[in-house]
Amino acid sequence: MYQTPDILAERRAIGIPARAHETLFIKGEPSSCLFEVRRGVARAVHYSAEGDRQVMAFFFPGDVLGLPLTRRHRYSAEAASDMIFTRLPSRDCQPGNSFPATRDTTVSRAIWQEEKSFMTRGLIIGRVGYLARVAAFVNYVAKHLPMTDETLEFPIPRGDIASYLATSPETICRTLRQLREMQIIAMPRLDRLQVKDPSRLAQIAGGP
Amino acid sequence: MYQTPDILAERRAIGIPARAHETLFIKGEPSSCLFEVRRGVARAVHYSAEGDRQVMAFFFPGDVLGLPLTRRHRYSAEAASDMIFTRLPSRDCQPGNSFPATRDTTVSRAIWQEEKSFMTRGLIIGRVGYLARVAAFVNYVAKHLPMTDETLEFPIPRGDIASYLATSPETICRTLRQLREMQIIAMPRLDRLQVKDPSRLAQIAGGP
DNA sequence: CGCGTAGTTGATTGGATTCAACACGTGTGG
DNA sequence: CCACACGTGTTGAATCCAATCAACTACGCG
Repeated sequence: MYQTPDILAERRAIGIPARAHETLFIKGEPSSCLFEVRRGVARAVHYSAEGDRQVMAFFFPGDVLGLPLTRRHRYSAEAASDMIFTRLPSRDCQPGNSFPATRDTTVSRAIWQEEKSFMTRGLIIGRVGYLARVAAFVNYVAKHLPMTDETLEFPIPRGDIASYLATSPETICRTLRQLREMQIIAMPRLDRLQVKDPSRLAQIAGGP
Repeated sequence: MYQTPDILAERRAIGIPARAHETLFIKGEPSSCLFEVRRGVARAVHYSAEGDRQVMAFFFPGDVLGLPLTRRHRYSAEAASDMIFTRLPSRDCQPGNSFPATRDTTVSRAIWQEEKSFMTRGLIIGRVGYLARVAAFVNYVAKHLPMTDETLEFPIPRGDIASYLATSPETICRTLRQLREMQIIAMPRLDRLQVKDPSRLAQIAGGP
């Protein structure tokens, strides 16, 4: 539907809503604008020829995705939960960012953030044992999720976690239960998370 | 030892040799120059607090690593095999590369290449079953390794492959043998690789 | 020739996958 | 308001696959 520029500007300010499962952009599309997550969680996904799906990364409030390093998007992005995001025209990348200015400018930090999101997945599934993987995952997302009343908003479906960690939803469920029984985390609701014992969590997670 | 500028210039032209295991740069160091692989294979590694090591990515001839998106290196890099590389001062990034010129310039392609190397690991270990993972790995490296006499140079130690694929060296060995027995690959020597049946290899690898 | 490292192979054990059934919440229609 | 279906999440039980430990081989180097 048609939107006047004024409404677009307002939406950019207040944010555009998206329902879970909604597509933000598709791999191969010309990348005309960036996306910044305001609320909720977005996911980068990869579809194989056989239709298998892999969740490659999650993006949290404050993260930027869809950076135009190439003319076309290099992965597809969808809303993992209900979310609010903003679009930024690509040219907003430009102001005052000549390259080796690439050091610590906003844009280079956004690029680095995006790259780090993908690196992190490798580091997390690189661990042995699913307790360690899930612990590392919880430890990771806990640092990026918004908190309300001592509790983290944790709107990521189990299936997405499973795909991200290269396991089955059953294993995710069991392992989360295990962490609950160990009193390391608590989940007052399906989409709420409390880290009770950060140091033990980090210890089980092992790595960095 | 001290090097005159002339020798440095020459080395940049002809390439600097490094033995397997040699460190190229260390995570946290100020990143003063980039590295371009000429021959051999480099690896990005991550060391955890407990001393566990993970190979996060491989870099092949033509790849550039150590891009200065931040002031300091974001991972450590080592020679996975004997190799030849060149150093490029960071300011070589500069010429004519203002940012959204980031689209398809040499530098942005290098950044994208580096990011892709890390994404690829996630996609490969995201598969289920070690036959699929190893097949995907072989399929991946085969596209990047130099060929001599119909045969690919494959100088990557088994331990590195194991760490990259989040498995044990034993499993790598067994799975490679399996691929050999299926007539999909051949390995005339430990460090040589022939892909006999690319289509079946891709089929077993599953995804893209 | 002995030593050390990297690679290979075998046998056992443990842990993850799989399949099936069940629980729960939501939305729809009677 | 209840009945029902559907999607998502959870639990249980059997199977199978990969990790582990150990022994053995191959190779390079002093």
